[in-house]
Amino acid sequence: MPDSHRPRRIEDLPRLAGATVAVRAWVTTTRFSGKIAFVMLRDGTGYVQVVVSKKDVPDAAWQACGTLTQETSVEVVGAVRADPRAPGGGGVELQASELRILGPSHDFPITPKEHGTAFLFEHRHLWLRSRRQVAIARVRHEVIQAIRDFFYERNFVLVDTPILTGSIGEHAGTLFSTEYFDLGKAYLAQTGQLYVEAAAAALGKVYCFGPTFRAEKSKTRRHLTEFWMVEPEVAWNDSDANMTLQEEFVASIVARCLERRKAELAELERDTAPLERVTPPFPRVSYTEAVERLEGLGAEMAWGRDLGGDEETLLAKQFDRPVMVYNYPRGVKAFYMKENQADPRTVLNNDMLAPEGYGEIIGGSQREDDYDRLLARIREEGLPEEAYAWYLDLRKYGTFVHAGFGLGVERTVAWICGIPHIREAIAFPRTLYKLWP
RNA sequence: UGGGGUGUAGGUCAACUGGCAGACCGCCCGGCUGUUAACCGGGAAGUUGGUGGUUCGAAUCCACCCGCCCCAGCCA
Repeated sequence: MPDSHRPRRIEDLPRLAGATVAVRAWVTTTRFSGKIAFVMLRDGTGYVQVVVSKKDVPDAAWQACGTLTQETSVEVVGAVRADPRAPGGGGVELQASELRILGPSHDFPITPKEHGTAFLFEHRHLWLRSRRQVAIARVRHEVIQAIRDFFYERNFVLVDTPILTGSIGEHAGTLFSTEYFDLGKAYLAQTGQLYVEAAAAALGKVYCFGPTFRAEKSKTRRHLTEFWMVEPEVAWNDSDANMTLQEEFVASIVARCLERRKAELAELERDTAPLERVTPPFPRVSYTEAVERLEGLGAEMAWGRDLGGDEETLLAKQFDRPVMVYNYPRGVKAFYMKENQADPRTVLNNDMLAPEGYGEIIGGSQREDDYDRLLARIREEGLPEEAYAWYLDLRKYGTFVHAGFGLGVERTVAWICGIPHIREAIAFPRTLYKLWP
């Protein structure tokens, strides 16, 4: 095969105008007009229209062209030509000189018209090929790369925490379990936080990033049973420094997507104006202030109760960028959060609420670093003391002020993309009723 | 774990008070040398989620079962 016929990616075609190239790709749509055919191709890197004129191609190629259906895979050889009539991006199209079917495709289930979400998720493995899903996947990829770059540039060390574990993060009722040889039950991790605290004493600034599992029977647009979470943990950071890290972190992720995924956000018809405003500092509201504000807005509040979804949305609507709510009542938060010396009814934690009704994307806190107080909290919650022996050790051998948080990747992607349901933010979502494909 | 919905052609949906199973899109065949959700002509396509019941007659009414969706709670 001559060099000019080396297969090219569609994304490279705009700068190859005038050249003759080969492209391997999938057919999305075809239109015929007698002796001329228009075939739209996609290869994951972009879209290009192929123009096939009967007089310009061998008979076999013209006949093959007549049998093209949605998602047929083909190899096309043709001249790259700039043409104002070319649809899609790039401004170029291919004038075919040869066309060959590589893999036929009959009755592709997902047609260019309307479908319900149930049907689409039954065919998730094929739905991934659609323009919209490709755009979401690329934004997700950018979010993840932005996360890794943010921590790399700040000299954080990535520490991978175990997915199978014998100890327990928060509430035993929400864990998936499996048999683990002769050692009894193992649990799928629902957080890497406890481990990353140990690593912070070794490395100073660390984070873990992996899948996490919650056996909650949640059925909302904001929940998955398996999702990805990034959890930084920093030695010597207090709750205040923790919040500053969070706002810089989230702002950098959003800025990165705006800078490098404009085309994808446009494909998703995302209004980017609200995203442009996501710059530090973010508003910070104490839980107690939040309760007062919500009462002023007509909500029925009682100090000591957690904020519900509606209340979070109502509160988030008061601001034009993510808002951080800090120092919640002790009773509604986890045992490892540090008691607030200034008001012992509360703990030194915070949530970050995304704008536009997307809700909680971050939960974080300063950790209890006092051995006796942590032990008392473990007992108070009725947790198995022996399972937390190693965790208590961290307070026994040179205890240290430290804080960290967890950011939900799918919630963040859903917010940045402006998609209504979190399950589109991951290739193969796992929910209460969806274990396949 | 509660509350509310929904299930009819491959898809999205219609079908009056219980009275012949329909439309559009897609698909298949034919036509058209610049289509952009193309257009024009023709065609195929159904155990109305399942089981039982009421009735002369059930997509429609009743009971049970199954699948799915939305909301709340839990949280990222």
